[in-house]
Amino acid sequence: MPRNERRKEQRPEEILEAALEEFAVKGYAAARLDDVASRAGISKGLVYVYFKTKEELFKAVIRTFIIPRVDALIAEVERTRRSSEEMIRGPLLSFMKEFAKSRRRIVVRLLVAEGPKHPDLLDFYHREVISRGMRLLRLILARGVTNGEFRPSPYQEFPQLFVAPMLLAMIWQMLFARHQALDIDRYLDAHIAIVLQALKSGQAAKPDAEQP
Amino acid sequence: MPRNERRKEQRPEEILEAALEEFAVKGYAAARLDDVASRAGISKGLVYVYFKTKEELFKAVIRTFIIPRVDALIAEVERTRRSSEEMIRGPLLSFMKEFAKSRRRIVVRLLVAEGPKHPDLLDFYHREVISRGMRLLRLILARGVTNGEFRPSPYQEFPQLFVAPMLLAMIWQMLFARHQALDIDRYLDAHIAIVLQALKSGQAAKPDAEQP
Amino acid sequence: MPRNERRKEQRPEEILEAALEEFAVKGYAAARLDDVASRAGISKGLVYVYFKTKEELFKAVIRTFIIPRVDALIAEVERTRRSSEEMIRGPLLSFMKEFAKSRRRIVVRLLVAEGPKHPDLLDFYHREVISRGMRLLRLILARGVTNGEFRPSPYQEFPQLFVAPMLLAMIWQMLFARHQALDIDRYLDAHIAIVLQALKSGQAAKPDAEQP
Amino acid sequence: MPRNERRKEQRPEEILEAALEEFAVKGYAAARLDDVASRAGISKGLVYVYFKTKEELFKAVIRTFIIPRVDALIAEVERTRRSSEEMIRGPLLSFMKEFAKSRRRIVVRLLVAEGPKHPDLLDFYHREVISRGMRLLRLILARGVTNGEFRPSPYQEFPQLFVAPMLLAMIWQMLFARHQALDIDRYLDAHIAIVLQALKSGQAAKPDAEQP
DNA sequence: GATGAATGAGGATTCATTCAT
DNA sequence: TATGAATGAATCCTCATTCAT
Repeated sequence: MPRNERRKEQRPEEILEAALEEFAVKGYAAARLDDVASRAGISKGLVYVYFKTKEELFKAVIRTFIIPRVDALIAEVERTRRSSEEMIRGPLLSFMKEFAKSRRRIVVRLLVAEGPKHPDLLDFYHREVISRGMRLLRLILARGVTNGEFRPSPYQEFPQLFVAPMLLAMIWQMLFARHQALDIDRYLDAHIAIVLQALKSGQAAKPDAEQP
Repeated sequence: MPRNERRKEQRPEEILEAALEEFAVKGYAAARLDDVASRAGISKGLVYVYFKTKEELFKAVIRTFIIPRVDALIAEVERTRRSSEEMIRGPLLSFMKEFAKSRRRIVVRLLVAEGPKHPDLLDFYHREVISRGMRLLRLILARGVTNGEFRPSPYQEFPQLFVAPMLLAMIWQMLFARHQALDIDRYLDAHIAIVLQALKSGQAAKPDAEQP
Repeated sequence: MPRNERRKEQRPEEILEAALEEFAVKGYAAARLDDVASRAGISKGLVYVYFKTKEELFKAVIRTFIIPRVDALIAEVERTRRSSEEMIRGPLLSFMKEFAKSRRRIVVRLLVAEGPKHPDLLDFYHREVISRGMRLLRLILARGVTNGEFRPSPYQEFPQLFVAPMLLAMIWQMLFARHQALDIDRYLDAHIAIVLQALKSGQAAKPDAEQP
Repeated sequence: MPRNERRKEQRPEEILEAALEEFAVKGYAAARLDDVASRAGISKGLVYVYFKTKEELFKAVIRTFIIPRVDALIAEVERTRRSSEEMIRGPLLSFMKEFAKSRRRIVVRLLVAEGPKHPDLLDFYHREVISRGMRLLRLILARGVTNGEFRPSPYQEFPQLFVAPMLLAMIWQMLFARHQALDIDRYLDAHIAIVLQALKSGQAAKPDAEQP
């Protein structure tokens, strides 16, 4: 395989990496393709060989960096045979910690910023990440209930409550790390402790119920 | 007071309203001052009489819409003499519900999107909103502990856990309402139920401790 | 005469003064009527009561500040009965020294800068200043020859040679005073000495003639 | 070398030529980059590839057109071995005639008009043109004195007297050619005749001295 | 006479995109 | 495949001018 061919295969990846950095720093509109190109060590024209427009490139960035990690999480959860609590304390917590600290969290910021102008991106993201993630969470919780590990809880109806602290952590670090850094590991540990307590005592599931 | 004078006083407000809408729909970079002006029913040039640059206008938007509501919340909490639980179930929950559904939640999206390019905005927002909000939360929690209402909990160290679901709800509605609307009232009720259970049982405070 | 009326009469003058300063500092295009107005201590709108457009104001500036001084010079020369040499050593040299150092020299810069875009200004200036000045010079020189004071000289055909050093001095001071100030008095004294020598020896009149 | 490359090298020159014409006709502020571009036969955007801003372009114009001619003059004077009088009657007079009639005289007008707003341009011009020109003149005059060709004269202290007529001629032609054209050749011949007479008789050097 | 709010034409500048080489 | 010169649409911003008060 000649060198050119090899480059040809690596190019898109290199460009996406460069684009991620540029979009991260400047935002979609302010990022310049010229800068993406220099960062990737190529000429502006070559970007257009691989991505038809700036918008396409942006969408590719959004699509590329999260999916594999979500796939891996799902695969891991499906592969292993452990109690639901172990799933939560293990792969899920790790995923949340890792994602909240990873460079890829930028994608979340970009999505928040630009999503409303790119409905197809939102469709894609909801389909490929959000609903699959929620399905996974519901599955684990439901299994936990079936197992007798957990009681029914609002987390089943609102899995968003489970991930909200991760979302906040990401945004916090991107905006306010400078003012007041968040110790993400301890923060998420605390969150998971609360979650598990709620799942196991189960009383929280009935907001209107009397507290004994 | 001649009509002109009266207008002069109302203009900034009207322009800020129009700008909020435009920034909300298009984002900072893609919003056109021309459109802000038409939306406000004035000419392009007049915007510049009140706001020196597009950036100034943007910053004013960010500064204007949240502060009064936070002030009101703090005032309300300080004014009333109720138990900490009542504070949480009352003013705090109302605030969260209202903010998550309000048009002003757009400001959060704008801040996430553009914050990193405007450090002074982040400084301002952290100073005027974030740290005041966190102080308020810590105060209520600490009082609750002093009262004997609550046990010590991770919420004292990480008040972010308290507001994370509100943040997620806002973002969710702005991005995915179309795909799967979130029933914010029930969702936040469920959150608060979990929080209060954790505050009252107190066990969640020790993530590493054995659960009996 | 009520105060308003008095103001009415002084306004144009005050505005012209302010405009001269602004045009001097910024040039025609970059001078802002707003600044002219504030400098004159009035509102922008009022400028338009006295001067129909910015261009009219500019032309009025050009017309206003030089003419009276030229008139005075001519009157002085015509009034007094002195030898031509005394005229030159006296009123003419004084005029050149004074003008070269005066604030009004700015008008020359403005004329050089903007003249070509305002042909009527050039017509006016040529008619009212240039040709009258040249006529005056030629008169003095011719009288000197008639008197026997002077021999015929190129200054009669080219009175520009007489004033060129004044022009250079003005421009020099406006551009290069900071780098290397010119001692205008001594410089013009030297010039006049050369002129008078040439006028009196007269040989310079014939550039092609042998120098004895 | 592909056609594009060749263009790349010629472009700046072509743009500068076009800009000189536009600035000459309109002045700095009123010249439109769009017109510069059309005049150069290119698109507006391309001007910005070669010159960062309008101001940079302007400065480049000022810097470009005079220096080479001054360099050539200095080189010529230094190269040739002739008497000082021959220098003056030859290269210097030619330079003055040529410059006063050349299209490049526009640069002087632009400098007078815009100089005060661009101090770095004035620095540049003073350094590269004015002081080098004055040094050259002083050198020639001093040599002439050393040779016994000339007597000491005010031209040594004030070389400006030597060039003033050229400056006037340029400005005259740019402003008043239409009203009354100046025969520059004869005018400068006459000037040089006066200068040489003064240099050779030397009496003019002492303005205060008795005239015999 | 005097103010200053309001207008909108005009022009500098940027940058995604194209295409000849 | 790869380059980078060239284009021109898009938009911020300025400021002369108008006019209701």
